[in-house]
Amino acid sequence: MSSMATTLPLLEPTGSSALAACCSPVTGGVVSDETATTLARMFKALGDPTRVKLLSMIAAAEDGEACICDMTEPVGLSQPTVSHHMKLLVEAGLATREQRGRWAYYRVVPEVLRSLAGALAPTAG
Amino acid sequence: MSSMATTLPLLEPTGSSALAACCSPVTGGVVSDETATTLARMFKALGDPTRVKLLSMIAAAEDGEACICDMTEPVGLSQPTVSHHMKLLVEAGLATREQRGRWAYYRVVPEVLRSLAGALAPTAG
DNA sequence: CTCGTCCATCGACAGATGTCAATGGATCTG
DNA sequence: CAGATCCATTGACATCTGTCGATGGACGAG
Repeated sequence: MSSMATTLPLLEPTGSSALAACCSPVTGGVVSDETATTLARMFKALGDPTRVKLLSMIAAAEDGEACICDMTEPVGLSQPTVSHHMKLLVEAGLATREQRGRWAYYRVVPEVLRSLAGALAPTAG
Repeated sequence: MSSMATTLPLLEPTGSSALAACCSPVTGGVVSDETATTLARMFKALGDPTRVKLLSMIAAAEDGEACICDMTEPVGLSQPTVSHHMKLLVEAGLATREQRGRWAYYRVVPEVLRSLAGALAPTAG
């Protein structure tokens, strides 16, 4: 119970699952196994260049959304592969999927990105 | 060249390599291939529960440092495995290693963590 | 109804990853 | 010097991961 960690407090899932901790940066002890697993799952989703690029493309898109057909060509990969990457991002909670007509529109989830950022740096500034 | 991305600007390696971009959050277009690769490499290092825990343990330690022998028991893995994980964290630039006598002391690199956080959220709050 | 478009799933496969036991190099202690 | 401790590297192995081509479902246009 020293007092204060130098950095990287990492968020604490105050409630139960997921990252409901956008505001309770624990500031102290070692992260729990459950939290480590949750964080790792999300970071792993970001651990591929293609997915980083996909996410940034969506965020930079006109209305903050994009369909698969808009992304295959820019990343230079097959449609199934892009679908696969997007599925991982959605499962990790970093993006959402909405089917509209023939198209599937994907969006980023800013709150989750912020929580993740908060887990890396106390106030990030 | 719309104007401004809704979120997730992701940092831009202003200079050449690594993340020298703690202050130029691009705010605009899609991240470059190089940047995506750089970011992904670091996120990938965080994409394992054990490494997240190791990092948080080091950050929470007395003097902000820890040796392998302090970490093997808490994470419940063999010494070679912990060494392996720490090597990955160091290679990713998230931690540093310093040999003192028989012990190897590891520390986190706050600036890198902050840059990474900044890549996820503009001002993180 | 029929055709074309958008997309997810399946099956396959090479390569990366996490883990361990065994080994050996450094470095303190006696 | 001899023994013990801390740690990295090696070799091995099962599993996960990224990628593709092929397939089929859902939807819109004619």
